[in-house]
Amino acid sequence: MKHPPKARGPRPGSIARVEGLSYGDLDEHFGYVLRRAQLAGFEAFHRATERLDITPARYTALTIVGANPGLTQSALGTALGTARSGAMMVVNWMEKRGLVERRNRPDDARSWGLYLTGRGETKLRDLNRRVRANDAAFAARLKPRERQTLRKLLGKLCG
Amino acid sequence: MKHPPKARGPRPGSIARVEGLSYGDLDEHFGYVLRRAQLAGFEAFHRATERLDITPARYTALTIVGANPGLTQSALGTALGTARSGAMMVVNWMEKRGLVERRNRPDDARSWGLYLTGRGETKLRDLNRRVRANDAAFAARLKPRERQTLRKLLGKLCG
DNA sequence: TCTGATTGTAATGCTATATAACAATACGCA
DNA sequence: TGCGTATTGTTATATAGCATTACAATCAGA
Repeated sequence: MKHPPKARGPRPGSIARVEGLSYGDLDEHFGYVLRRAQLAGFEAFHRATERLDITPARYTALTIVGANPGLTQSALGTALGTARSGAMMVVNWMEKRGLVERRNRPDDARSWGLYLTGRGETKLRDLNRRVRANDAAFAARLKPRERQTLRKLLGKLCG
Repeated sequence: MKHPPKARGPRPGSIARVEGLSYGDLDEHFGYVLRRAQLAGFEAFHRATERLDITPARYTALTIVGANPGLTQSALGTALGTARSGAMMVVNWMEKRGLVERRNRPDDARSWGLYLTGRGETKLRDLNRRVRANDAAFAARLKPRERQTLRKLLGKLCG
């Protein structure tokens, strides 16, 4: 599958608006509004995990391995939407810190089975706590009911 | 201001979910859900502008210049959230295609004033049409009322 | 058994960005 | 007025996060 263009991370920008500048009808476009919100989300995540050397992708990887013990690196790659080489780098990172271990698979000698270590589970729980707390702060502008609605609509949007 | 980490484009992944895989409680986190939605938005934008050599950032730049005639490159940079050098490259790109022109400013010889050319305005109108049409397709899963709600909540989220 | 596909890995390349340095110009203050 | 400092556009360089390619080992199917 051909991937969409680039547009990597916090590229199109920080979120802060420039006062006294007109943004045309950018706010009418879903893509733009979603992008802004997502960047705010990245910054929130960054604040929540400061100095922990974690990234959204790493956090996602940790979660998915935790939820699917014995997962293959390739499978992790497709779950993350990256090539196998990318998955390998994340796994290397996690293994180096003792969060994940690669075990041989009895049925297929080509691939590893990925498992969270005890340390990895602890780490994941800690991260979850932080992210959850930060989500609350991040979405503080919304009433509980609105947050629920927002999550529901976003879920519906990308099927 | 220190920028958050990297996390360029389609990092945490394409959108397609892997069947039979558990995603833990990723869906509870705003950051993740927003990211997924935003990636879907990127893909939609990509489809809407296929073969036009446009990117979200370029489209945003074009819009902002159009909405703020005489804008400075630095101002455009901060509006886009990039460094001046980044703004320059976008402007170079736009100028090369005759969409934007740099005019001298009477009050400040250091900076240019950016203006859409006639061609630029036409281009922008065309892009707007495409993006708007595609937004409709993109958000087709939502009822009109829901789209409106979503846009409102997202706007509220990043204030 | 032979052919083709899949897996992890390593080496390399690419792209969009930041960063740093520079010259020209503007601004503030004595 | 003059001088130090800040800002602007520009260029060159660095960097991060990927993809791409190539490879050997292994598996699966005819």
